[in-house]
Amino acid sequence: MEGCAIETVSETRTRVILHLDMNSFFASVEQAHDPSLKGIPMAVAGNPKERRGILVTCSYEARALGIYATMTVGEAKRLCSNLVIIPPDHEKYRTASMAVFNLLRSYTDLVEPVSIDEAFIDITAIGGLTNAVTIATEMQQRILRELDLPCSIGIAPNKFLAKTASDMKKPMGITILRKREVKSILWPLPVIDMHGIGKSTEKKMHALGIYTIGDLAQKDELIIKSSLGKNGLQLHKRANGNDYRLVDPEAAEERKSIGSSTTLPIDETDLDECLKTFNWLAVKVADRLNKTQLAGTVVMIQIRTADWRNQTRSRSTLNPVYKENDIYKEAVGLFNKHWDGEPVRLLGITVSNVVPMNELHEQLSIYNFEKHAKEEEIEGLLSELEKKFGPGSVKRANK
DNA sequence: TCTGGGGTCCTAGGACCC
DNA sequence: TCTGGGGTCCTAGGACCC
Repeated sequence: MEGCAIETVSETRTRVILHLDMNSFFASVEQAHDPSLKGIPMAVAGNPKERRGILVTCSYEARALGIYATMTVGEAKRLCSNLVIIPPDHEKYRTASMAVFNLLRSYTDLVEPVSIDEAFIDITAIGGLTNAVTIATEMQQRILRELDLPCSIGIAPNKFLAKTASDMKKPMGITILRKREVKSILWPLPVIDMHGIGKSTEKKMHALGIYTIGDLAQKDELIIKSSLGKNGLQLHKRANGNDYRLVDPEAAEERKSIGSSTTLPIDETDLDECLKTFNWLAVKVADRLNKTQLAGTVVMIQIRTADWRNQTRSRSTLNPVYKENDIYKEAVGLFNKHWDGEPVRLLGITVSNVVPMNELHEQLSIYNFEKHAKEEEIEGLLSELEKKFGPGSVKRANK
């Protein structure tokens, strides 16, 4: 969200923002690690036999043949029978990503990673507009030389325009987008080309008679607000080239949730198979919570049915959870309560509302200790009663 | 185009409290 | 008393992005 205080502060001065976007990142990292993959059609993709057969990304040589990300492996192979498929290795990509961000930080601290392969950099203080192209070119060349990875860079007075600019020339592009060019360059484009507008918003905009970015920019704000809410107003501002968000190096630091999901080999109706899946999903999530030293107070499951409907069910827990067993129990509890036996395509577990473990460890252990002691005490009383009145005489409430 | 897996943010209704 | 209004938390779903 764009806080008002932030907007007024940044409005007082024109900034120079870069947006750096790595080109077909996963594929490029694979090519950097194995030069024999260079210059050929190749793609990073899951295993088609496990129903995960879509391309995550592909090389420019593959794109030249009409192949693109999200295409199924089967279809891609039909277009190019000798397409080389590499399974994804996220650890490798994270390492490469960190190397890129570290290189950027050698220029300034004002580096904000947006995703694994994207960052904003505020270079106002280290060169401004006059040196922007020189700085961007040097960054791009160094990333290519030192890390063997291609990228595109956009240069603009704000984040939205920088992001738009970096998209305009790929691979290895450097594009400047000035505010005064918004009318001539952005306005003729269809609204769907705007970052933040997808199929659904496009449809709503068409209903309002908005087809181009220019239409959006010139539309009455009240009409936009009534149909598209807060989000619509923000898009309206950006269509006019206005965006006062600051580059915030800490923005991506705090993760809100950690989750894992998987598409099952077949549309599943067997409870045991679902439980088995939840078990290893819980193991995966617990493992990642442990690695990042996080714990969360909301456990959410996702059920995607065979007809592609998505359901989520969640529950807040008394204490932050991070152990495999606790996560599994919550997830299965939710599943048992809500699953009606419909064939299941995908299952997922997400733990959210996460906080660093060291921030809660003491109160957590004291809290748990007290809760545990209380439960022990109650259980003790109940089993005494049971002894007195015989087995089955005491009914315990479901938790 | 028969469609993976990781996320974030926003909205909206209901419960509950003051 | 049959009737207010504000605030916050919880849950579910949707839109979007990489």
